[in-house]
Amino acid sequence: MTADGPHQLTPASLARRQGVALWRQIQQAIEAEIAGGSHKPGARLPTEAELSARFAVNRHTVRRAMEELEGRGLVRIEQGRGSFVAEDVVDYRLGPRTRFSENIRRQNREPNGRILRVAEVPAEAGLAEALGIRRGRAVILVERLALADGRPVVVGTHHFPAARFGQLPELLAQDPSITAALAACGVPDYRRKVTRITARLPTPEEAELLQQSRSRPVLVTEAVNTDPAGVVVDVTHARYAAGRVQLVVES
Amino acid sequence: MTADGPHQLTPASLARRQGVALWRQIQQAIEAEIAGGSHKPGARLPTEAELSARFAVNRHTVRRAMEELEGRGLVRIEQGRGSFVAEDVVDYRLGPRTRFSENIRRQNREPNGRILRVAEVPAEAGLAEALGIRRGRAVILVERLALADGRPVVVGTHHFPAARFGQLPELLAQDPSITAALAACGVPDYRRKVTRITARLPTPEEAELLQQSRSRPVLVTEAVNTDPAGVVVDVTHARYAAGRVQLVVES
DNA sequence: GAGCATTTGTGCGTATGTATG
DNA sequence: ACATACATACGCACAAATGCT
Repeated sequence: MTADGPHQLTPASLARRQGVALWRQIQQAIEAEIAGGSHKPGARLPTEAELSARFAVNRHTVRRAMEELEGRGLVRIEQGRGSFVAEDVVDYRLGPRTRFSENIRRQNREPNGRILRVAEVPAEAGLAEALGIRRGRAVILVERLALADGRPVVVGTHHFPAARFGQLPELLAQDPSITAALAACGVPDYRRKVTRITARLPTPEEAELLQQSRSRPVLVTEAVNTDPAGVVVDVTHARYAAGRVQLVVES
Repeated sequence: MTADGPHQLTPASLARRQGVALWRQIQQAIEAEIAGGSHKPGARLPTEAELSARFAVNRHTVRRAMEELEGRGLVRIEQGRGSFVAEDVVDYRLGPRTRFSENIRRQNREPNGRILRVAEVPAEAGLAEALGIRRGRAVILVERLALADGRPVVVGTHHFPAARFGQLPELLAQDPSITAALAACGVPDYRRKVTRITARLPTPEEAELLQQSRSRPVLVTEAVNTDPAGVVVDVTHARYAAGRVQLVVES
């Protein structure tokens, strides 16, 4: 038994045929090693082949364990590169005056935005009601990817009534800040009324945009913003990379 | 080609070797059928064997697709029984006066609680700081499963300073309501200060308690409650079944 | 309760595709 | 071009949970 590396904490001691799946025992072993500091945040983990040799199981079995760890947010798997221990998360404050840039700068990180898509579409039933317009009326749809220190944090889809915000597309083409564009449309301030929060696994597009694994959940929020007079300005559907943000609600 | 059931919408037309994984094409096909109403909420889906025959792929490939759908919250898979289309969700309001029972009753559902564990443990660093006590001081730990209409919704782990709430264990043994027990300890009212929200896949224990699949995310909240004088009453760590609740924040 | 069929869960072996460096 | 490492897919076998007889 000669130690040939730093990963020989448990050479091979799985309980077979005892009610606990092998992949789960492996997942627990690796999880314990991460928690115990054997693998530091950002560090590269052994390859699947190495792990399957170490635990004396098929590579599929190791993969099942790694997928679980990835979904739980402990590791990040990258095709062709390897698997890595997960790193830190950013706090994202939800409140009546939620603004992405302020929020990120408060964390001493550099905010950044990229408009992915701008389109004019007819309002379907639910959206029309939320916006207080008639069904089928034109809506400006803006899809935007927001980043902190260059890393994607959230994809937001905004819906503005076209009647009032028809100039938005041109404004956003010049400056990707939504707050600035709204100000130019005569809405210098707005407040968030309600936010609904759920979680689910991402669609492939979301995973791609957020540069996040498909097995890592996204936090999904549905929010309604109003102007000072109480008139609905927009309805936003945002998807946050759960591995990189933590939503903070203050009462 | 004789139709022998209601599931022959796409007999077998997958694009092999074209960049899109087979399991993903299958997932999309089933997702479209659910969205289109071919499979109604709660209805049983074809078995894996049937689907693998229909799409002319291996059962593993179908399973991969179904796991994705389960994680996305569209279906629910039960060993030995089959797979089912997912059903409705409950709104759960987060605010300064968050109370589980009120919250659930507002939705015309019957709230219910079950104390899983009560213990006295020493406070580790982070917890001690949040509670405003010294590290190592005794803390009453209460773990509780809360249900709506008999279905598990959230597992909460509460931490109270033992010095002030030493009688909690006995009180909870009689009535599982935490609000009532606190009132008996001289805290008739309390408010939630901050709530941190994240999402991740559940641990096996959480999945078991919430009667939820391991591939369905849980919404995780960390909250701090204070009494009217501003003194911290407890720190709560709650895990919500993302498939059954939606958190609602009002500003 | 025992026995059995059905259905999902786990695991192996193998082969090939695709991204990275 | 090449080696490495993760991703997809097939086929087989058996385990475990469920429901029915």
